[in-house]
Amino acid sequence: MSETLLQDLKARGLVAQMTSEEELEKHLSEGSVTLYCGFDPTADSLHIGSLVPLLTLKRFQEYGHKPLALVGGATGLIGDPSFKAQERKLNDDSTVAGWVEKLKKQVSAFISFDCGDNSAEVVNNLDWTQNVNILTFLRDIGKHFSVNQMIAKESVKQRIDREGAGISYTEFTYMILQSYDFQQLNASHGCTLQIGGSDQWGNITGGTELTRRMNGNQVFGLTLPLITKSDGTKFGKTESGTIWLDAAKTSPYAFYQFWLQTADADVYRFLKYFTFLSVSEIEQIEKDDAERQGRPEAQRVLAEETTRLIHGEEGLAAAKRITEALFSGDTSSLSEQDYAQLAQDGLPSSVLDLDAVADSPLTTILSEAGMAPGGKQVKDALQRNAVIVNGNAHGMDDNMNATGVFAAENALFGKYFLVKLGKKKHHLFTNA
RNA sequence: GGUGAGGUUCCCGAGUGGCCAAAGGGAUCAGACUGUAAAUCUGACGCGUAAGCUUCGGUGGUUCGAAUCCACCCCUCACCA
Repeated sequence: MSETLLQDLKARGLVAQMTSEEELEKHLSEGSVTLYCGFDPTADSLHIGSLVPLLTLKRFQEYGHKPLALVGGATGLIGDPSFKAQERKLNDDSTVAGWVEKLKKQVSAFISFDCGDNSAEVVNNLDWTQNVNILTFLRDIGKHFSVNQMIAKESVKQRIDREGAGISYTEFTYMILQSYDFQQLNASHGCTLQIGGSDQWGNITGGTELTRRMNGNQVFGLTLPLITKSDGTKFGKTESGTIWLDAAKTSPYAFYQFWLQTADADVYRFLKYFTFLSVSEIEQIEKDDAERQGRPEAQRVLAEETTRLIHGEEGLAAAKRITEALFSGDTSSLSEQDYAQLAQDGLPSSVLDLDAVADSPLTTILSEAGMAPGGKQVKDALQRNAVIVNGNAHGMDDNMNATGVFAAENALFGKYFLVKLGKKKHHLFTNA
């Protein structure tokens, strides 16, 4: 590769801030660097908000550097106050410990543990913090921090300056804990670089300073940009909630659909952030899309690349199979086996016991199946004839007619009902 | 410990005795238009097919009637000590 890693990252727009660019560039060129990025357990799975840092670790590894994925068994117990408007509730330690185990597995999927000298490692900061004595902490670590500097950090400013906000000592200490992580990893693993989201800048620089003071070593920090959408809404959320990396929480199909629905204004930027396609390849795609009128290819490429990264070839194949079937408009081409496969591939599905629900209105049946959060929305769709069962549109008239709608003679292959609510929500009912 | 400000439906935020299931904005959902896009327009947005039912930190109370008044409690925040 003629281009350096930093040049590539910058071309992708993946660098928000870094400590002394020239020195970091030089440091990275001098051989394999050990770097780390922390992931705090705040839920039982990572979501796509963590994707950029994870992929960046992988990018570093591809350039021969050694990534450490740090799972915040300790910091997760405290809660990062950075740019958070208010104090957060503490999670109890057994919960956090359970999440730590899940996150370990997830982060492991991205980086290689079997590539020689720069094989990745997963570390847990609970290992080096849980037995630190409070007096040791205050005298050996705390002494290096100036409260004046800490309160001046942009990341906690709004909590300190703003009326109606506040910050507990617990959360205020978070920065010290994270700084300590960097110092410890520098001592134990020779780690010299920390990466993280741009909200982590304050915590990262805290770590570089602590390492310099305690270990006498110069270490570096680099932050990644916050992913924004052109329409100003929050990235990574949809009507059905957060997009998780765990296939059990967000199916490969739903994941694929999420990316497919990326706005034009964002898609080329996202290709640079979330795929390993080279910048020039991405520019070519953009050019081709511009020349060809109509639907751009970029969304499809983005969805394929990301789904493959997270869920593998199989997950991608499943996602595409469902997408083909549902959006081609031609479900008649599907065989009986195809229907059985759809449910397995992650198309939302459920078993319908017509005897049990014969008296229920469709609003109840469909909302309980998870097609809509409440009956009201099903009702709204019914009033607009936007509920399609095996190709037949239904309106309010059929609301109390579950028996007729789901009559055995209408079932495909004697047992399948493919229900479509609106343009994008599909659900497969199987006759009991 | 003292003083002050607060806790409203997913979020922000109006509402200070009946006209309040509760303004407005955001987010979200559906329809039209489209490219499973954006923008725009329309409708929905506590629960319920409906009749109706349950909400405004909690518990009691005043009242024909309370998100609104009173008492106590819980929680958050700010300032002071």
